[in-house]
Amino acid sequence: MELYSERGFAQTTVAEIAARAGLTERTFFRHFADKREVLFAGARSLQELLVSSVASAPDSVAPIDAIAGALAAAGAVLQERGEYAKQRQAIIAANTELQERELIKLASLASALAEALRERGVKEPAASLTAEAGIAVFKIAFERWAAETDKQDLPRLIRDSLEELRAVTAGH
Amino acid sequence: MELYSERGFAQTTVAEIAARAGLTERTFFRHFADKREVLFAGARSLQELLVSSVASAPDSVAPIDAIAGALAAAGAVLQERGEYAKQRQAIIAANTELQERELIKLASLASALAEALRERGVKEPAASLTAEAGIAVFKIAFERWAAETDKQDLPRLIRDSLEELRAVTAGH
DNA sequence: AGGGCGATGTCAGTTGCTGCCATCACTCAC
DNA sequence: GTGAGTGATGGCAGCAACTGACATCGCCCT
Repeated sequence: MELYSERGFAQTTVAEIAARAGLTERTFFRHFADKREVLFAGARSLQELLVSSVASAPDSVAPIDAIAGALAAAGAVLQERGEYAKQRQAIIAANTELQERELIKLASLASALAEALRERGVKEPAASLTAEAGIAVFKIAFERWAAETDKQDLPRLIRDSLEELRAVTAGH
Repeated sequence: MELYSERGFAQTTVAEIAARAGLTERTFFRHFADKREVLFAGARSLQELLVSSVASAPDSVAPIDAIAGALAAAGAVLQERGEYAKQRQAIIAANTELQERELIKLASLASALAEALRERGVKEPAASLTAEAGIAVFKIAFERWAAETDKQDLPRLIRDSLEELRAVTAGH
């Protein structure tokens, strides 16, 4: 992260990263599948949080609200690491390859959420659509949160965005 | 496409592609930014179709329906090239890097659609949310269409998926 | 003491991609 | 028609991201 922030992702070489960490380039690739993956190491724990949050929601909660609750919980976690999350986002925003990686991580999250919904008995077109819609809401809320300098509440932004989506899909 | 289908994307070298095309490797990279971009050469024209479709919708049409109409039109075009579109999709589905590229192309489409909505006077959280929701609907409809062996109507699938999204966001 | 075992180092090799310069065909003004 | 541009291509050298194979080292366990 230091190197990526200082001179940019593309201008940072794996050899430099390894050197600063006191390791070999070869060792770097044993810990991270590729150069980008460094910034997404925490994705798995976030996914587990989301999935378990959906799974533990009461049966009475509608699918979309189970997703919204999980996303709000994840948002709260990200907000705690506010400084780090925003710096990370700035790095990603500055590089196309990193954006690609982030998008596929989000798609993977959507798949996991859809699977969690299926285990709640949600049928198939609905499960994927709900999950994808949730991720879309999260993306936009997170963008706004990361862009704003004043401290907005991320879970609140997420819930507001979902309301906006409801209004918008209803045909306005 | 021939080479990617025969031996897979990762196992195909740019030198091989260039050789089959009767060109030099160097020349290949003058036509395509990288090895993946070959499969996404048509993305620009699709984006233009979508944007102009949204722009030309009557003012009385709700934003979400303008998006849905554009997506259905794009779906009709893809359906004409059914054979090609499905083969292409199979190649992409078999390789992670290609999925990343596809996702960022879809994100770019969403941005363009959001911009088109803004020009119709839609305000900002709504424009992006509508566009992203539309892309989500399109993604899922297209997946189903490409997976099914029997001939389903893609524009129809898109509209049905939107209805499903409406039901699902409403809280069911 | 010795025998696994996991993490690391070393090295060579492939491949994607880029910069630089030369060549060649083609056009267009003069 | 001649020469100056212009655009597409080839050739070449080089960097950096990865990968595979093998050696080494520290550590635990018997």
